[in-house]
Amino acid sequence: MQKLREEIIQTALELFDAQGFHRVSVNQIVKEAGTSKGGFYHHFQSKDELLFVIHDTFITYVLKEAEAATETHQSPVEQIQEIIRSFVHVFDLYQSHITVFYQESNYVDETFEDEINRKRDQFKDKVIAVVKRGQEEGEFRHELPPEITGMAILGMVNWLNKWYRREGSHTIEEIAEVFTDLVLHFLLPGHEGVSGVEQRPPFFYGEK
Amino acid sequence: MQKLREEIIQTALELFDAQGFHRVSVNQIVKEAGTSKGGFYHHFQSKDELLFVIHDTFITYVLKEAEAATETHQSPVEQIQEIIRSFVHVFDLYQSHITVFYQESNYVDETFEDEINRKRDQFKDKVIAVVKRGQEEGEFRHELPPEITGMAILGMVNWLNKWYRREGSHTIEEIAEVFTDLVLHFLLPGHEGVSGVEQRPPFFYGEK
DNA sequence: CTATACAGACCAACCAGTCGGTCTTGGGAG
DNA sequence: CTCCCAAGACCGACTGGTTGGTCTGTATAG
Repeated sequence: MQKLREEIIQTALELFDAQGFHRVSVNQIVKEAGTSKGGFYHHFQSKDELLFVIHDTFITYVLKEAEAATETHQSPVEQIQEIIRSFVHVFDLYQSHITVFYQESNYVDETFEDEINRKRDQFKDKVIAVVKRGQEEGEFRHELPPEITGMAILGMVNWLNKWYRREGSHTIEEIAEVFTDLVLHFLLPGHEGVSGVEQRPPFFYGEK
Repeated sequence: MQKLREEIIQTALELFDAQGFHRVSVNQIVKEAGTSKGGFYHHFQSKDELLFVIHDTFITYVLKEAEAATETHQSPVEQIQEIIRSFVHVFDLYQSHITVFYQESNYVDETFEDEINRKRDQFKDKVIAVVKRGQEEGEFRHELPPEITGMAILGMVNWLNKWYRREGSHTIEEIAEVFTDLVLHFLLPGHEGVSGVEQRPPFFYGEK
């Protein structure tokens, strides 16, 4: 029976979301979930494993979405649009997971750390790869360093977890629209004028 | 004498940075700092107050920098450039403060919460205000919602705390350059072509 | 009948904070 | 310049409470 397991995860999610992992005790969780210490430790090795499971469900989902986005779309422009769109929407779907994920990721036990980091890096690399490919195919501005640009995109979206609230004055769709607009504005060359000749000489960041 | 107080803060900073606030005990701090419980509680009301002090030093500095930036520069373009530049550099100067700030901000005691949030909001509002003013003066694209745009900028920079390392392959100056470039690219209108007539009809996000 | 699912009393470890006491310092009286 | 003493600086053994986790035992399903 996996029913209690799910119940525990849901309860823990709500409690962690509201009070933070460290302020919630196992006793609190089992009481709220209507079970006991025995029930808890029958399904989880430790409180740390529970934290890991929460992290893993979330990051696995995000990664799968990103993979789907790059498979169903061909051009880098469409791919980055779709990645941002689906990623932004995650912040509406997985509110509690997100809070816990961003708040407590540094406290994930060493035992599980690697798996989480692996998936997180895969996601990061995917974004950077799309930027790179866009540059190679001549669609994106070639003078941008892909890593910094990729991390800028990730930061922009990731930061949502600090300010986006479902009851807030901006819908998730609106935010997704603006974000893709912003990103495409700095990725696509837009200053070449009519002649096709660049108004500024090619410029590479970090030149000495 | 404030020497021990400073010593405690520095030691705590290093320990919190490496292990996280919740994994470091007061005993560890005082042992490492070469003092005692008595010494600690002579200078701080509680472990929570120490966390507050760390937060406050950092956010106060950032806020002061942003205020200086808007005072010494006139045009919104220069202001946003300077805010980003100085803010990005903070991530090089205050590494440990930053880690602790972003990792543990949710655990700051209620007593001190308000003060931190007040300053954090002031900073946020300052960025949004610059965007708004830039739009009013006709320099920035008027179809962007200032809040979302401002938060995008903040997220981009704030996310640095997750990936920027002094030993990394990008210098802080390079990152600052790229970030200001990205931001100006999505803030400034760049698609009007030569005639001055917009190629796309004006478009407002969130239109029903 | 047996293996899985769950119950809950129990424990050892730890931790933030206290408190009575000692040391140091600096300034005023002689 | 010296003595004194008070107040601030610091010490460290101690405590009350909490926490994650264990263990023995029971119920239930197949």
